[in-house]
Formats: sequence, structure tokens, C-alpha cells
Amino acid sequence: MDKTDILPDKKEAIMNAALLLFTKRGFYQTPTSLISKEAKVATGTLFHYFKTKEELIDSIYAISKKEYKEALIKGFYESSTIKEKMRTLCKNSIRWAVKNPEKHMFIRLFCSSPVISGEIREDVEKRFTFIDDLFSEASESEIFTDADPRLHFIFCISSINGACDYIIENGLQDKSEAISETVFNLIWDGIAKKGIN
Amino acid sequence: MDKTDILPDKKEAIMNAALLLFTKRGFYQTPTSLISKEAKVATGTLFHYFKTKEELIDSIYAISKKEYKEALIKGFYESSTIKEKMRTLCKNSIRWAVKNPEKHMFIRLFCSSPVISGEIREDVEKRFTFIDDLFSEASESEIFTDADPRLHFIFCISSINGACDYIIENGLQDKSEAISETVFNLIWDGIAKKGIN
Amino acid sequence: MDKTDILPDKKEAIMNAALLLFTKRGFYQTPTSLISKEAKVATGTLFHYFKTKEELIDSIYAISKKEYKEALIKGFYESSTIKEKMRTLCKNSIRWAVKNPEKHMFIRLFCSSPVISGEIREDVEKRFTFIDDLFSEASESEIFTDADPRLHFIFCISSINGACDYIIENGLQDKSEAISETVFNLIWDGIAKKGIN
Amino acid sequence: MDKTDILPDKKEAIMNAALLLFTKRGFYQTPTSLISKEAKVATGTLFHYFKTKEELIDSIYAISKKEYKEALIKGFYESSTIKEKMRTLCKNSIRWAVKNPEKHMFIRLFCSSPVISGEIREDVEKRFTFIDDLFSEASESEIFTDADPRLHFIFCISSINGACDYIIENGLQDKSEAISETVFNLIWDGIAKKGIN
DNA sequence: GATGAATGAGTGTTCATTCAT
DNA sequence: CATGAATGAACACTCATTCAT
Repeated sequence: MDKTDILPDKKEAIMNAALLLFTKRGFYQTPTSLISKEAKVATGTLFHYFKTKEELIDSIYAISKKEYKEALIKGFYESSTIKEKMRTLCKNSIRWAVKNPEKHMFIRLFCSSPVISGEIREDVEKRFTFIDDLFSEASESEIFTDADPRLHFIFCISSINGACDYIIENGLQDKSEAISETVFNLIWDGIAKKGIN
Repeated sequence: MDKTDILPDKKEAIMNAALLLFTKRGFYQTPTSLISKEAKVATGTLFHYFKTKEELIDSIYAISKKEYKEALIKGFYESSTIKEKMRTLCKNSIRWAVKNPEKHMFIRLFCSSPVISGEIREDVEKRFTFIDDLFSEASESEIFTDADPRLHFIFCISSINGACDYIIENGLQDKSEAISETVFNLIWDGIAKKGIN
Repeated sequence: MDKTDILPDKKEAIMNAALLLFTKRGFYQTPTSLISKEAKVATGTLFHYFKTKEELIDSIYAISKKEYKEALIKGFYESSTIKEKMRTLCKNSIRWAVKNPEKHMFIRLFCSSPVISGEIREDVEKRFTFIDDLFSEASESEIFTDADPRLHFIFCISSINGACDYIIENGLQDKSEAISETVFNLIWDGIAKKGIN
Repeated sequence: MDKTDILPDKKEAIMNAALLLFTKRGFYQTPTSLISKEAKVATGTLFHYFKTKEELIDSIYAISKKEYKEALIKGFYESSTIKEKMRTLCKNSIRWAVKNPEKHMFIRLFCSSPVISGEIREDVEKRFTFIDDLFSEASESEIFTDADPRLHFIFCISSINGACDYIIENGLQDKSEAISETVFNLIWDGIAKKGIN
């Protein structure tokens, strides 16, 4: 899990090629032979680094999520209010997705796919419990309208993902900061009790 | 309403089996042999009704979208205000998804998949232009906060889909009417200018 | 075998369609479904008249050979010398092939193919023993150069078939009478002892 | 001489097995699974060396024709007269066919079959233009009777092929040299003007 | 007789994976 | 470490043939 640091050239080449191909063509339409070809390694080399094709996808998923997490928390703990924390998450999230569209797409495509092993998925989810905590706290502080915090959470995630789709589909990368501000307001106006700041 | 016209028994059995299997296992992990087995027909029969596996998926997509559309517009034209129209769409959408979880899932899984032929996709999209019109009208009437109506649209769809996920994941089907009211409020409070009804 | 006389419409349509398709596309690249489609009958109808696809080909072969034989002997028994008899055969053969190119091609394609049942083949060969007799007679009469009459026979057939190919490939149907005279001379000059007429 | 360069063992085994099976059973009645079985390789191995079944047949055709050509020209350019050149071709042709009956049969079966790709066919035909040249030269030198050189050509080829059939069908391999002399005389007496040597 | 929906064995081909070099 | 030839199970799809109507 921590070999991330100094990846052998070939391993990295394989993962990069696979990320591109999986997002462009899908997992099952991407033969391992094509991945090794694009990565300019022999077919056997792929299986030297990854026992199976699924292990390769697991690794990409884990790394992408790790990077996403790192981007997500930038400035989070420095934000003083719940509203600020949420704004930070919202902006970080959109910013990262726009800068790393393949990784973002990869996560969305495979987050609910049975291709990702349950084990990896659980490991990864642990990194994000701090968000659940934030929503619970907000609920308890009566900042949010009455509703299951999980519903609020899903509402936020969905809206953020929708915004990313919007930006990428319409090529609005250069306006993404403004859009993420707009989206955060849409969300906050829905979620927060009137009069809360 | 449930069938286009009068589908032959076997054709229907194949489509039903395929719908279940595709949503449970995915398109590429579902061999046609398994579909025909579950549908209790011979392998050749599947190809008697659908020239290719892709034509089968196209057919399921088209029918599901057609049924969704029919559910969506119930009471839509009878709603007098834009707010009422949107509430109707939101509730109809969630209601249909909760009643037809496989078809809902099928549409979400395959709506952006290249497996669906472009031709079918275009045919289908035409049925939903009335929603674009509604958003444009709302924008022009200055009912919505300033933002691209396409962003508002994506925001709504994402939120609704998020709500469906929430209901289905948590087994809250019996509370779906209340949840959809909550979600509509989340959306409306985000989207509409303050003071608009 | 003698139902040839009054063929039911559909049976004839099937045989005609099959003759064309088999010569154009080959036996194995011609599905029975295509034959019935071209013949404008249902798939079951083909198998009503012919127990199997192979029986269909046998029937076409037998009929074609029968017609060929009938064309071949026109004027044969009226010819007085061996040379005249051979000229008659040569000319009749080319004339028929040029007028019935599909049937000629069909015979050539399938004459040595295992697709034709041995039984049919034997039945058919019997009709042509009169040619063997002619060659034996010619050999015994010391009209031909010394060589196995079977070699002479194959030499003649090959040359005649070559001539048919030449005419059909080059679209020289209108010159086929002259060509067949030329070819007969080529053959005769090869076969007959010098000074024989 | 026997192989293009140094063919891998398995590739050669596949081609040999396929040559035998295709001539014995025909192209469409020979499943690739049977070829790999006879060649004692896995099904995948066949497709490792030949992208498709058709590419396999193309390769066999090209190699057979290449070998045939090499056999055909032995002593050709050393022959001084047109008659000698033709005798050389006739004898070389029959000799090769008798020694390589499967390859000979393969060429005859597939030379006019659409299974062979047009590209391969053209490549191959180029090797044999020297024969056309010979016939044109003979025609222009007024050595041959008046007739289209293409007719003479077809007449020769047909006769030679007929002779090969005769030898192989009747098991006369040990007499093939004498027979080819006989056949050459049949041909020459037909083709050449009287008194030409 | 005539139909065409239904059958299922059989085909060409793919591709994740192994392993000798 | 790295290679790529070799493997064979699995797949989408075809098509001769049957049979209830």
C-alpha cells in the first residue's frame, strides 16, 4: 500500500496506461494486452506487478482515492466553521476533479462496481469517515434542516459530481472556481436552516 | 403500458431476464447463454428476437426510458406553476425509480455507456426535451438564481438520483413520498430565488 | 428422379434460387434461410421438398447433368464418323455451357465434391458411359495416338472446360461457335494420328 | 526451399495440418479446432500466428504458389527454343504436382475461390507473368496456330491439370515422366503450326 | 401443403494468465 | 526482472432442422 512512493518505471507506466484506457474504453473492453502495448512493456510484465487484471484496477482505485483524499483535506482543518469546512470540501473536490478528470471519472465509474474488491473498498472508505463526522456534527448542531444526515451527504456528493460533469462536458475548466462557488451556494441554501451562516 | 404492444412471451422473458442480469452483473459479465438460460429459451431464440447482444440492451434501454417518461409526465401538464411542475417531476421520478429499481438502475448504468447505440440514445432523448423547456422557461422568468439552466438541470437530476440511491440503499421505500418532498425542498431552496413560490 | 416433369412452383423456385446462390456464393456460404428468402417461401417449405440441404444440392446436380446429357447427344448418333461424333460432342458441350453458365459452373464446382452423395453421382455417371465407349472404340480403331484412352478422355474434357472458362471469362458468347471449332481442332490435332480424318 | 525462412515449429505444424485438412475436407468443413488438434497446439496458438482462418488459407496459398513457381522455372531460362521452354514448363509442372499432390490440389481448389484474398492473389499472379510473356512471344513469332494466346494458354493449363488428375487418380506416379512427355506432345500438336519445331 | 418461431450443437475468435527462457 | 509464445476456457453468434399451427 505504501509502495506508492517510488514506483518502478514499468509499474507506473502500466497504471497510467490502464487508467487512460479504462476510462476511455471501460474495463471489459480493455484487454491486458492493449494495456501492456500502450505501456510499452511485455504482456508478462503486467502480471509480474499485478497478480490479476482486477488487482490492477484495485491499485488504480486505491491510489486515485488516496490522491483525492489528500486534495480534499487541504485547508479543511484550518477552516473554522462548519460552513467553511463544507465550502472547502466542495471547492477542493471540484478543483481536484477538474485537474484530474481521468482519476475522477475512474472513481465514479468504479466506486459502485463489483470489480473493485470489497477489501480495497473498505480500506479506502476509512479515509473518508471525517466527512461523515462533519455531517453528523452539523446535524446535531441543528445547523441543517431536519433530515437524515446521510441524505444530506448524498445530496451534497451528487450535486458536486453533477457540477463536475457539467464543467467537463461543457469544457468550462477555466470557470470552475466560480461554478464551484455557485454550486456550494445551491447546496448550502438547500441544506442549512434559514438564517444560518 | 407495461409492454410496447403485445410482445411475444419469449421476447418478453428474454428482456426481463436480461434486465435483471445486466443490472446485477453488468453487461460484459452477463453471457447471452446465461440470459437465455434464465429466460428459459434456447440460445438461438435470443438471436431470433435481437440481432445482437447490443440490440437487446438497446431495446431494454428504449423501453425503460419510455416507461419512465410516461410515469414522469403524470399530472405534469395539469400542474399550474413552475414550482408545481418541478415538484411533480421530482416526485414522479422518485416514485417510478422506487417502484422499478432495476429499470432505474439500468438507465443510470447505461445512460452514458457507449454500449447503447447513438441512434437509440437520440431517439430517446427527444422524449425529454420538455424538461429542458421547463428549465429554460424558469430561467427566463427569473424564478431561478442566476446560473446556466443546464447547471440547474444537472443539479436537480443529480439530487434526485442521489435520493433514489439513498432510499434503495437504506430500504426506505415506504418513506419515499416523504423523502421526495424533503428532496424537492432541498432542491427548490437551492435553485429558486428567495421569496419565490 | 422423374418428378422433373411437373415440378410444383415452390420446389422449382427453391431449386432455381439455390442454383444461383450456390454458384455465386458457394454451398457453405449459402444458408438455407437465404435460399428460401430468395425463393420467396418459408424456411420450412425448403425442408418439405428436400429432406436436407445436401438432398437439395443432389437434386440440382442430377437435373443439371440430365439436361447436359440431353444437350450433349443431339445429333450424336446421326454423326457418321468418330471424328464427326467427337466434333458433335465438343460443340454441344460448349454450346450448352455457354447457354447455361450457372448449371455448367454448378457441375464443375460440385462434380468432384464430397457434398454430392455417392449414390447420385453413380446414377449420373451411367448416363455418360457412351463417351467412354466412343474413346475405347477410337483407340481400338487405331485412330488415336498411342495412349491410355482415359488420358485422351481427360485431355478432351479439360480442354473443353478450359474453352468454356475462356468464353465466359472474356464475354465471348457470341463467338462461341467459332471458338468451339478452333478448340476441336486443337484437340483433334493432338489426339488423332497424323493423316486421320 | 521448403520454408520461407525459418518458420517456428508450431506455425509450420499448423500450416501442414491445415493443408492436409483443407484438401481432404474443404475449407468450410474444417473447423479451426480440428486444425489445432491435428497440429497438436492449443486453439489460441493458431490465432497467435494467423489473425483469422482466412489469413491461414492465404498463407498456405502464397507459400504453395511460391514453391510451385520455383519448381516451374528450373531449367526454363536455359531452354533455347520456345518448344523447349514449353516442354520444360509442362514437365516441371506435372513433376511438382505429382510430388506435392496436396499443394497442387490446394492451388486448384482455391485458385478461383473468393476465400483467397484479392491482395494475395494479385501478389501471387505477378510471379507467373513470365508465362504470359512466353505465349505472347510464341504468338507473335507465328509459331502457334491462329488463336488468342489466352485460349492457347488456358488449353495448356487445362491439359496439364487434366494429366495431373489422371496420374494421381490412377496411381501412375512412377510413369509420370512418360505421361508428361505424351501430354506435351498432345498439346504441342494441337497448338503449333504444322512443321514447327 | 405451407409457415416461421424455436432449437441447440457447432464455429471462429478473444484474452487473462502462465512459464520457459 | 522482463519477455512474449503458448494456453484453453469462454464467448457471441450462425444455421440446418423440427414441429405446432
